[in-house]
Amino acid sequence: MSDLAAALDVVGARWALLIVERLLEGPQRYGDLQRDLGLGTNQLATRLRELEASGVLYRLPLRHNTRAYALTERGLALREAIRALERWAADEGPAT
Amino acid sequence: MSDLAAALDVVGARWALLIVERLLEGPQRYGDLQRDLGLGTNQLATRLRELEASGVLYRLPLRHNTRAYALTERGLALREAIRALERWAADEGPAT
DNA sequence: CGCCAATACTTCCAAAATGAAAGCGCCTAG
DNA sequence: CTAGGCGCTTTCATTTTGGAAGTATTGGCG
Repeated sequence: MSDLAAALDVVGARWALLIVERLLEGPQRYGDLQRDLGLGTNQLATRLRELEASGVLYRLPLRHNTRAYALTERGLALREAIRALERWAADEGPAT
Repeated sequence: MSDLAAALDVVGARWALLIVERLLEGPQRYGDLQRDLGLGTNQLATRLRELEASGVLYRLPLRHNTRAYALTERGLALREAIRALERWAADEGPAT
């Protein structure tokens, strides 16, 4: 399996990179992620479980019965890839 | 919609980036892509249609009833993002 | 303590995407 | 004019995605 295929196995699922992008701005709570991203709560739960299992993020307990989700080092390392995709998408409007 | 979401709209579908990665090595024919990537022929056809429609690749007629698929400039510009993802996936084995 | 609201999920079901297999049309070599 | 390679399309089962509603835990408040 190529490196690219391995990467997509972890963050290739729908919403996965968008969740990571949001967490690049700092830890977020479940409800905030759901409202900001606009995905179904079941899918958010599934993605968070998968991303936690693959070491991209971790649960950070807060007071009350709330917790936040934060990126691990491995998750933070996705910043470059995300920026590259953003730059690619932004490189279209002006010249075309 | 964020830039990242826009990028994923185009290359976020399953197999899309893997097809582009393969084409970074040069134009490929339908059958070669299918055998090398190991995806179903219907999905390859669908992805190629979508990627052509979004200006990532184009059909290059060859003799016989064969054609090749090649990246446009926009498709070639994905190289950086793909490399970033590959680097991310490769940055795990040694230290962890 | 009993009730209420907030938060974090889980469950259920329909719709859409994915995957494997088989079929179709075109072309060209024999 | 038949046979085989090539580029798809079609069909159908399985998986994934999406939306809505339900459950569980916690803490605040009277």
